[in-house]
Amino acid sequence: MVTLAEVAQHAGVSASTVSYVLSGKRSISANTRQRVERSIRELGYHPNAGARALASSKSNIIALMVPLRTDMYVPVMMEIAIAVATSARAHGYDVLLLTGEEGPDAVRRVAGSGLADGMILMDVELDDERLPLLRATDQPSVLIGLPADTSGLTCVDLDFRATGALCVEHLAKQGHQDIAVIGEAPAVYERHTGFAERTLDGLRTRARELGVRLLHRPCEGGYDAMAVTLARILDERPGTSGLIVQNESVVEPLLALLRQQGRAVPEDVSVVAICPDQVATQASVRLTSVAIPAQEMGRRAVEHLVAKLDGRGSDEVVLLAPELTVRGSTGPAPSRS
Amino acid sequence: MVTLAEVAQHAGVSASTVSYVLSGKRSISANTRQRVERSIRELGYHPNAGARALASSKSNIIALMVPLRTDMYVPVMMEIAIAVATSARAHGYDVLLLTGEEGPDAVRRVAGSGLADGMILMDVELDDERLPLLRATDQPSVLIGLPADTSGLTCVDLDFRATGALCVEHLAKQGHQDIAVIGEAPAVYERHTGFAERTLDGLRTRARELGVRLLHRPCEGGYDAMAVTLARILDERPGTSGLIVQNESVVEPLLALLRQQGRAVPEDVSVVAICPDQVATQASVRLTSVAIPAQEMGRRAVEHLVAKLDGRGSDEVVLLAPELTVRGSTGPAPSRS
DNA sequence: AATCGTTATCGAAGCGCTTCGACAACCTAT
DNA sequence: ATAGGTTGTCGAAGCGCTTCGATAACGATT
Repeated sequence: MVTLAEVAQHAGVSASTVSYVLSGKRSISANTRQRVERSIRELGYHPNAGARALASSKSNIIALMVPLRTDMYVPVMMEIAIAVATSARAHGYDVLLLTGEEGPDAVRRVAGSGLADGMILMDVELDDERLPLLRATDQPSVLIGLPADTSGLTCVDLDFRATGALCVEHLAKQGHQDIAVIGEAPAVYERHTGFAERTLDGLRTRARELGVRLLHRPCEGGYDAMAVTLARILDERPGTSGLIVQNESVVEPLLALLRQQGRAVPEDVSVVAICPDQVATQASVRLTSVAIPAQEMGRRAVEHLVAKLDGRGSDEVVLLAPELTVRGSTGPAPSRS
Repeated sequence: MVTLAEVAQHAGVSASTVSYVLSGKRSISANTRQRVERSIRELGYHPNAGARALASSKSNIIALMVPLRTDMYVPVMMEIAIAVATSARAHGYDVLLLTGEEGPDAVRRVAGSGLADGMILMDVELDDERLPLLRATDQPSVLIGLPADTSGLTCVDLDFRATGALCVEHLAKQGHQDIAVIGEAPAVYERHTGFAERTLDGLRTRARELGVRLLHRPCEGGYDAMAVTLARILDERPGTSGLIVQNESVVEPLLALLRQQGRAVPEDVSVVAICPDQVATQASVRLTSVAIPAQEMGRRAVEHLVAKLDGRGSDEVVLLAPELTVRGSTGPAPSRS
């Protein structure tokens, strides 16, 4: 393994000079710089990460805590994770992957050992047990998701309240009076995951304001659960003409069921999905949808964290504005007979 | 930040003694050990990762390279990644998440900087450009997937050849004579991803041996692509009564299309899927399937890597035996009229 | 009583890097 | 010409840990 000292010797300069060439923290003559850079290339030098971390008390690593649970829509998680890894690299950081498994201890371990300079937490719950620790250790961090109390924290998330409102608005504008919401699995609500509750809040508030009737039903993933849920909805509110789906794993089953029952989309029923664009465009009907901007969320989280690590940036709640894309699954409400 | 020296002072021993308590590399009297452990607890000491890595030239980190591409089925990737992270922790390692983006350079960087002690590569292509480097740097590593030349490498993968054979066998045994394979997206084959080609090989070989006709068609994800592909298949081989699907994103569209065309599963058409169990059980028809053992693959990869890092273990190709679970989507071939 | 082997502990060196202060060498202004 | 500033380089200290002798204390062995 090539060391700084070897590079220095090869280039005929002192070790500190090489270090300054690398970091750019002091001015170096063009001549020297070139000699050093040449030696680095010729010897194939890579700074030793451990030594660097020890001397500078900076690891250049960002920890990313992903949930262990898989009742969430996994591709979104993955997309965020990859976006985080990619943007982190662009800022000179590597990413350490932590699973929720360790729970709050992971925060303690990472903060205590200097393994990472900061952390990004995904799938934050309203009353997340990791938050007190985060505040106590004042570990630089960014949350993806919104807890109940955001004081002293930086959070990035889609504005789910606005998302809910947007969906209702779109349907109401088309004349739909009876709207049903097919939500996440009951467990998601029971766990008080912020995004689900905020969506619901946005949906209900706007529905009340616009005077449309709204029925919300959680739904497990899979075809059978969807069949049961849909039957219940149509039983309870036969006049339902607008559906809002916030559970990706149920989108295709829903469309299949509607087709099977002879309900045409969008002639008889309009469907709005809250899901990644890929799901919306690949479904058997092009779905009008509000996208979940996974990449954007990952990128923004990294940017805010890096800003904090650089001493810039402050606590802040960043809510990304939802965008509704009209595709083929929504249209005017059928005239009541 | 608490240091070893502070713990030593607090416990009234030397720094090296504390170190030996931590590592267990020399015998320590019960009395001293307890005093030290108590001090560690009271002070909330966490060894500094950088210093440890520098002194011991071991980072206790495993690098995991995940593909950047997302034309593969993402949940499987995620499941493997999480399994890797979880088992790594169980062995005292953390996981560094690298995206394919950097390509071969990542191997050089990680090997050169001592950032990680070893690496796990996912989504290995038949002629992967990272392999020469891996061999050259003799970086301890494990591949998930099988390249063309496995000499000097440790690989873990599902035995896709056997998987293909198993699917054909199952259908042939039920009397199906004309079988069609709905494969991954064309890009996957063009990239010479090992698993796709090996599956195909297994399918074809066994089909020849059993004397059944086999038609293979790649298929992009999504409903429309599936519709086109299915139409072509039925046009070319109207007698097709068995379908084998190796592209998870097309499973539900396929079932919807069959339903729509009045072809009953499994009465008219039998369907075997190669997919995670979750997909098979959540589909609108319980699918007979060969599972992709994502967790198992991640776990085994870590175990082999850790064995290598401990100086045990050797180069080896581990092929996990496929298991076919019969559910409701396969049955006897309809009698030819 | 002298010797040997254990067992438990300590001190010091060193891992490869960053960073601070020092110091030449040079370039301005007076 | 001289004081004062820049600019470019070096040496040394030190980051927190591991690890290698060395040593002291103590039984067990002759």
